[in-house]
Amino acid sequence: MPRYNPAQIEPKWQAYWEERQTFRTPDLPTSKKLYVLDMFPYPSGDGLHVGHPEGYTATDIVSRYARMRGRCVLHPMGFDAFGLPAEEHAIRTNTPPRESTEKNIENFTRQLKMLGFSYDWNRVLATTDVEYFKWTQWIFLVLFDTWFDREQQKGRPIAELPIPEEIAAEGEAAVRRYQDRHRLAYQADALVNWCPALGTVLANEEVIDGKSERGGHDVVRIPLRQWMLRITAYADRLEKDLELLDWPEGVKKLQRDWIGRSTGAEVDFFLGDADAFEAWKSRRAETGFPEEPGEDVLRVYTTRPDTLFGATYMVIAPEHPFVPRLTTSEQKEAVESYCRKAASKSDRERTEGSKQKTGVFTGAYAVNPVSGQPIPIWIADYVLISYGTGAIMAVPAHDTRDFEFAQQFDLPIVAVVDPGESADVDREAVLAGQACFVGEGTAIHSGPYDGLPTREFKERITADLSDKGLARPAVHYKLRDWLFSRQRFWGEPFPILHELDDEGRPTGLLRPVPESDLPVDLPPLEDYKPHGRPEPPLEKAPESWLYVTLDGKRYRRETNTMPQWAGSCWYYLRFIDPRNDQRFVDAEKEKAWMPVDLYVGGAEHAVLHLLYARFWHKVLYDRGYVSTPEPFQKLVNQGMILGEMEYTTYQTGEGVYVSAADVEKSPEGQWQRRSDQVAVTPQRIEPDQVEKRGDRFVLKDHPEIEVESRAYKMSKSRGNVVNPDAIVRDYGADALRLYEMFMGPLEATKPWSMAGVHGVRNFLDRVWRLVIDEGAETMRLHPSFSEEPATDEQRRVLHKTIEAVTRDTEGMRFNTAIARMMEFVNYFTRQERRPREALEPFVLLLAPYAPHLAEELWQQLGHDESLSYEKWPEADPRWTRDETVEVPVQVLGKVRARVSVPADADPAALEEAARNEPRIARLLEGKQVVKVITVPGRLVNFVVR
RNA sequence: GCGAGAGUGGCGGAACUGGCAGACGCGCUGGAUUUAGGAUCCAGUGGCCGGAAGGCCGUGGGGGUUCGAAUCCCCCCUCUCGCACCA
Repeated sequence: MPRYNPAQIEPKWQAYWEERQTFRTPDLPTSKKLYVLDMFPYPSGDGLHVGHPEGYTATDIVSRYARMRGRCVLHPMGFDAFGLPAEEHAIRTNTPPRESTEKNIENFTRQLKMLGFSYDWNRVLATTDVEYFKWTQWIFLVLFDTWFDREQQKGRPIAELPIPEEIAAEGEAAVRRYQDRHRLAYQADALVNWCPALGTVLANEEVIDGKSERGGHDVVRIPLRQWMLRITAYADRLEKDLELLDWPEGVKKLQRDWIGRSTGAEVDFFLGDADAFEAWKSRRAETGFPEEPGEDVLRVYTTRPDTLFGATYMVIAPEHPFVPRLTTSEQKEAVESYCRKAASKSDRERTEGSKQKTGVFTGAYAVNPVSGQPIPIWIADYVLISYGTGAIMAVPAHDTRDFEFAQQFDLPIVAVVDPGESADVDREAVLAGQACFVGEGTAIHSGPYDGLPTREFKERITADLSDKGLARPAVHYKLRDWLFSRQRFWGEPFPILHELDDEGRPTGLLRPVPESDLPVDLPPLEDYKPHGRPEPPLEKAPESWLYVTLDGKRYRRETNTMPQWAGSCWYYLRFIDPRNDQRFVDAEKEKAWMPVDLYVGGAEHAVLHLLYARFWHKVLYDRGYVSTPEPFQKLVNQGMILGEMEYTTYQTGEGVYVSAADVEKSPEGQWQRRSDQVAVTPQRIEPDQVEKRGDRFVLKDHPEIEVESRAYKMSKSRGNVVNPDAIVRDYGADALRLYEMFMGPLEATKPWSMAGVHGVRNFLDRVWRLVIDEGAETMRLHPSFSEEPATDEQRRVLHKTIEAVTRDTEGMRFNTAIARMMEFVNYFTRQERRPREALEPFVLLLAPYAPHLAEELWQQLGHDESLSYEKWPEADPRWTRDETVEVPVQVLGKVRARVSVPADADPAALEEAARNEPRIARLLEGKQVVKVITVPGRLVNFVVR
């Protein structure tokens, strides 16, 4: 009984591909290249999730299709294997994280191979491979060796950094410190997010609402010496070059917003007596606007220099260095208490009561440079130390935040922009200082600038104040420098040495580990437990690792490690030349394969991973190590796969049903009845207890009770996780692949459905029976199989299928491509004669989607080579066009009949045929035909009166 | 609050450039076959009225443009995902 048995044929073909190295890619492309890349997975202990094979199947189809079209395809896979879970496991079990990591990689590899992806497994790599992170460290040293030349907008070797004379005069140590301050990789005392529970510092991006993204633990802010990467230097190019990319607009916009470029002006406000103001001004007129603000001014950044005349007070961040100096003795206590509170508050708490602004007066005043008026300086946490200059001029009439603050503390509000008459602005209230207007308008109360429109005003005043040395045009970014060190064990060690003096104390001077000494491997540790202090676990490393002597000098190794992002910043380059021990990638191979033509992965990496990788790539580009300005030409985000659809009812403690529409979440996160806040419990019910009434679902037994119906994200806690191993066991890998592609568009979020898996498995069974005689004792072709030529009708079906499947595969519309193949099978299953001429091309069309089944059928059809490099079938236009078409005939836009006409019938013939159709003739009788619309091959429409 | 995306049968989803709404799959109904099957094959399946022929309604809601709108424009509603005082 030769039934379709994926459990048998799938391992068979996987072994075949592996033994014959079917998907081994040459070092250099032998025909037009195509680089198809998946976002490589983190090998967690849970194994593959059904979300992984979604993107992986899509790229596999593209790769297999491209090979059959004669392209030379690079399609690799690897593992992003550094990271917290492995380290936490190490701490729990006191085993080296490498052990569990390697076990997980093995499991992932098994699962990936079981799905039949056509990766070149010779190129597999893990970011934790010592031979891999050797080059991650090497790239770090490139960053360390690079400074950013603003004039050329380009990263250059640190040796080319011009040294100011006064620095050079101070000697070599001063020069080295000066260079260190300009490197793309530099150290800084940063206010960091220290997470005591995880025992590490987290990047801003890893802190969500004041809690750690992983685990949801509390995070506090403490200052600590950190490695930073100067990604802000590249902000402009990272933004501009998005234009070059074939990426979803949404992702580009996310990146643009993240970079957050804004233009405006930096303005200095004089700190001192109003009498000294004029003297200061004339000094400034001579010296111009200084690079660094002195102690006698408060420098602010504003995007609305046109509202300077309306600046009635100033605000500085609680962390601003001027706080102690500006605070008067009367205000000292209040200020100190306020700043203490602000420091202890997480970002979450700061933003929580965002309606309620808090702040405290310093007691000091600054002089408004345009009006000469003294205005008070306040401290408030709505001003962030990390953006702009950490200080603002407050214009309450034209900035919502300033307006709220001014109302809270009764500060003057002076309107300086007349919004004009408009339906949605209360002009009177704005002019009276009772409402806030943030739009553009016409200047008022602005001295010589009165009457200017906002835009012109901005330019004029910026230029005027620049001439007087009071301001300068400025560009700022929301993007911050990248906090690049972690206080963890399981990451790449920094290849950096700290120089020690004779007493063994650090001198503050740095030295990169010589390239010949790379890699710096991780030392073995006695235990992996965090010691609860913010210092890294590598502090516990053996002295033999920790201390190094080079050229007679003693050094201590850097003990921070790199964040997980590091390894994924350049893996796409290493895949091109994974075993090279001389270079991170061979230049010729890099040039031949880059850029990545198609990159598919989850939308969760839309900003960080992609931005970081682009940044590294640009540095490598500037330094001449790679040939393209951007790494990933085309990007596609696969949508999330949700769990199976769930129906939920809510009941009170007494068992009374509550309609889903009447249920809300309490502030504490509990479900409750909206009307009286009585607690209710959600309960999942079976679909057969539910029916549809109108546009909602209700309980069959209680139709007045509305049921909630939706699909949830898969999670262990909800228990709706689908395991790919189980699907492959029960339905086969081809069924899993096909189902994930058939669910809907690749980019869409879609719910899982076991019934749907069953459906595609059914299709694969039908494909099998189309070719194979299932009823026979031994394996043989179906009795309907024929060597005779196909009929004209069969050819039309075949060639239309080829045309549609080709078009849809090209456009990555895999769901509709599969639908077309199903139609083919439905048609040919009904055929008494199934000619080879039709079956063979069909098997080739199916091959990228269900490669195991296709290979098996191909073999049964008498071929002894894999079909992986067979020529993709071509649609013959003679058979894709019908000779006659059925065209709908409308009267007043409603379809009333259909007529069969030659496909190339001209409008007159079409109209003629339509008028002759008996039903239409009857409808037109006695009516006046005002107009006839004919679209050849599509329709006829009579407009009658 | 701001931004992006999406609302089409019982369900997942199709529909080229404005031109037959519901391809394909699931489910359901009926039939054939079978010792039996949750297997296979065939047919039907948006709603309402009707015996039928046929008619009317129908792509979240309301308006508009057009001979013709799921598709274009305006207003509103709902859901999902981002962002969260960035001066």
